[in-house]
Amino acid sequence: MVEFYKGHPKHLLAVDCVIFGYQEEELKLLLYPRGFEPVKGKWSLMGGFVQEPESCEEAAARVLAECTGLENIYLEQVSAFSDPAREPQVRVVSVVYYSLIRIHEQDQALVSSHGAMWWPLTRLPEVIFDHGEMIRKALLRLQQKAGYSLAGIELLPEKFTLLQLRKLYEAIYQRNFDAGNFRKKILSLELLRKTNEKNFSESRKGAYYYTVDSSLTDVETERIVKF
Amino acid sequence: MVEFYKGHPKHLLAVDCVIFGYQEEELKLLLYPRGFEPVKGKWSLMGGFVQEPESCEEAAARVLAECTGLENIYLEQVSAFSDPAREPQVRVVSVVYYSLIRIHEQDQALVSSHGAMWWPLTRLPEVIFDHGEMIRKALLRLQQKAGYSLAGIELLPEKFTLLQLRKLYEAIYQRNFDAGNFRKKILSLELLRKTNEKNFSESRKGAYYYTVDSSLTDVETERIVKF
DNA sequence: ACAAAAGTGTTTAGATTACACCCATGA
DNA sequence: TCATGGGTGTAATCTAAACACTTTTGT
Repeated sequence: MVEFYKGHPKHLLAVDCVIFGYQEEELKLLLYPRGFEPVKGKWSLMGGFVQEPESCEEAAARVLAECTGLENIYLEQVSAFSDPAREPQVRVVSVVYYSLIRIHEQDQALVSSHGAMWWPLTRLPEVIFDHGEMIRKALLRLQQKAGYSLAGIELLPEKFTLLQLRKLYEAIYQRNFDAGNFRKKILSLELLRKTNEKNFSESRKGAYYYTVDSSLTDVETERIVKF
Repeated sequence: MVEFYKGHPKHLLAVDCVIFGYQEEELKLLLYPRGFEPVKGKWSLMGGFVQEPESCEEAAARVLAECTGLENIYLEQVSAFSDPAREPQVRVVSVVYYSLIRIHEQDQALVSSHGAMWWPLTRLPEVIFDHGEMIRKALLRLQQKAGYSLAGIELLPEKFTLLQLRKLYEAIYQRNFDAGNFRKKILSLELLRKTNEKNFSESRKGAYYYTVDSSLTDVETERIVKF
């Protein structure tokens, strides 16, 4: 090792994942019963230690694959949590990510084998350590991001109706939007492409399915949307 | 140590500080010539290793105090950088903060003793490793924050004119604002208190000094401002 | 016929923008 | 008196928000 780097302390480095899903018009979080002491059995974010040859983001993706069976999941760094006293007895610095997954795509058996459960955001159980704060910050970030992009779209199927999109935004922001105004605002962004297919399961009249216009770059999809 | 934590790799953990200042109507960055190999002598953000009993934020505050002589500096976490290859030869995970300081309050002798220099944001030298990316992200964060709060105010003296505030915002956003509209918008937030004192050095007529109304809480100072 | 969502249109209130204009004063 | 910033006012434009209304169709 290079001279200067010697003599500095090394730290346990972890990632914790705030895993968002969307089901039954509710935003949900995937939590796990902690498998070891201390506070074994209490509800916790899914986490893991960062290995020598991987970045935090890679570690988060690995953890997500291990517990949901999904690859290429939308991931966004929230913050590093580094209070020396954030866990009792041992010092672990944790980098928190939030991820958006489609619940119906998860590996059901794998998820249950960990004892994991989806909890509605509005009725979360008590969680360990500073995980409550992590969740709070992650939700804020998701809300911010959804305010100037279609970030939340990763929670919906490929094709979705404007009703489904509005209900998603209502779940993310925990408030209601006027149906007419929402439609006009979203469509004015010209980020969605109308398909020829209709969904008849949620209305008599039937609503067209839309998809994200994939011809647009990320930059373009980040046009300002204020909610 | 608790059983479960054994056997996981430990990492060198550093903080790097993007130090913003404001001088001569320009946003500036404090950079240091790196004092050791590799890339000794090249321009770098000021950084340091996180010690055993301190959080990353405390480490950043310590580093800032060591190199500018200032305590209680405004600090905000930007992101963790953890690509295993971000530094050659050795793996260091770095948590980046940005800070806002009043250049005239710095310990001049201390700063020069490190060989540090203030660089205009628009004319930065080449910097080492991923520090360019760190700077880019930090500026974006500062711009975002200044958009819904008076964040940047920490770069100005206690008392400032609306001209000075506008020039600051122009430096942060790298664009111009209409003088009349800027004044009306800022004052409509009711976050500033007019003093009885006038500054005559920048105009014939003289402009009143303003201060941040300290009776307001942080929450209140974060009223939406869109720029 | 009715309920419920789809989809469109209208009206109002506020905010943003560009820009005109007077004031004060040192050079 | 002229240039410069201080400070105020106004009209044009854009956006958000509230809400009325028509369409469609299974029950």
